[in-house]
Amino acid sequence: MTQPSENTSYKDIKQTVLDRIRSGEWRPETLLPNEQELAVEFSCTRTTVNRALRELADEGFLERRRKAGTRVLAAPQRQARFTIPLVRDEVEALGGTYRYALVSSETIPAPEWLSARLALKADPRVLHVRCMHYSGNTPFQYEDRWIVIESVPEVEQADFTETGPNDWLVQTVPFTNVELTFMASRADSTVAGFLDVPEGEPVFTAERITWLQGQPVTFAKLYFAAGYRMTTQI
Amino acid sequence: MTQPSENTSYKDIKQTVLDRIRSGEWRPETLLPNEQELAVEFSCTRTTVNRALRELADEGFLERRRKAGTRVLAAPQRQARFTIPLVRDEVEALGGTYRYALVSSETIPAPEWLSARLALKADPRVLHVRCMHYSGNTPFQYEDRWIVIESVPEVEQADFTETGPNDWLVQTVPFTNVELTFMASRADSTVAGFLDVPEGEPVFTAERITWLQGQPVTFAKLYFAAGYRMTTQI
DNA sequence: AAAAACTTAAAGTCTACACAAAATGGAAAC
DNA sequence: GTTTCCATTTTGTGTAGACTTTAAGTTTTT
Repeated sequence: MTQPSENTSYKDIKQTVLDRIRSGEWRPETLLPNEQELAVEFSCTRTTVNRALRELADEGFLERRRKAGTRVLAAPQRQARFTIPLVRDEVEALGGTYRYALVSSETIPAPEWLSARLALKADPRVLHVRCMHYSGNTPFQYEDRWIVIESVPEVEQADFTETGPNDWLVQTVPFTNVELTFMASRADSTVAGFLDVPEGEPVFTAERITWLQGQPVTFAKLYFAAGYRMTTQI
Repeated sequence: MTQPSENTSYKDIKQTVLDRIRSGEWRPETLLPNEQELAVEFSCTRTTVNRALRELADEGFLERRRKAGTRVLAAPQRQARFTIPLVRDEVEALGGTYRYALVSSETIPAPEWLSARLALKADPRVLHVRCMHYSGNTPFQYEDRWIVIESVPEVEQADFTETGPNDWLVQTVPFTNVELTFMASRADSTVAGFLDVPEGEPVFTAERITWLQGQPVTFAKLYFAAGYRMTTQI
């Protein structure tokens, strides 16, 4: 239907392919022409077509299999990308003034549930840090964090009175694997107190487990202020 | 430090670069050698190095600027990718048997809040559909959805007694833009009834607004069963 | 100084071609 | 009929080289 005529760049091809999917010309399950044919149609090399289709597949629009070809995916395979911001950036992006406060910091043996959760052998010592993040004078996030001392020995010398453990970890531990979980939880008396909401209030909560090369580094539970919404465009 | 010697593939290069970031050899802010130099080091072409670094930049590890070069990003820029599954797939992945039930379906003028939310002009008619998704006999998700009839006229003929509106929309509307929001909300009496939880219980909730070429198509509010957790690895 | 103009380094993209790897669909063997 | 095997198609990835675009730095001009 559409006559592309002079589209050379891989971006043009991506756009045209997306347009054809949008317009319904290529519906889900449709098998696309192969790269060679598209290269002729767009008068460019197969390399360029390949890049366009590869990226569209990465973005979840197409499915590609050798020999089987490229087909349009039914929409729901699509992925949401959330950028996980630093609390400070998030507060400032919302127009607030970021403020940090340490609540407590103590070294303890890892509680049983934590050992289970992080698959810790024996019960190593952990640093339990609790702190608050404010937007102006409004509570924004209550952070309850455990750091495995064995994995980051330097943490015993760290000072969390001025900057939060997350900032410190980001600086100190260069690269990590992360498991991130979101849920709705009920504010217990502690959380309710810190976030200044009634006890029992629903609280958007994130759990974040971080590993460094397979070694568990830290478990953080982040309780967001009432009304927090996490939004993304797909 | 590391001597790669025979790494030709772009995947090997990605891996090596990640290893160097992990090991701390290349810390945040470090300027990497330019593509030409890396090509020599890895004894491959610049094209291959380019692909490796480009992908690492896409994935949020590196920042690239023409003339300025490539540098390691401080960790937190990283992105979480969630694959948003169809309810049925999600239930089945958890080992349950998916069951669907229509609760109600009626055509009404768009309520004020919905018009505002979707930026609807005038107050067009909308189809208000409520339905339940079960895992076996356990409530899994309560769905409260509004579909703008003007945008998808065929919806008036659709039958939602057997399959849910989401399945129907995915089949019918080929391509969409989506805004997805997650939050913790409090179960009101309706939601509590359907999900079989006490009133006031925290409920993990998603709002999903879908557009087709700028035209609002549907607003869905999805209430998940108690204890629902959304998890991803980064 | 400050602003404008120029140079040039680095990434961005394309061409053209080659060979590799996967997996489908059919042919052959059972 | 069923299974095994194989040819062929299609995507995946690499090489080599060219030209383009951006923007950092430098120099020149105001």
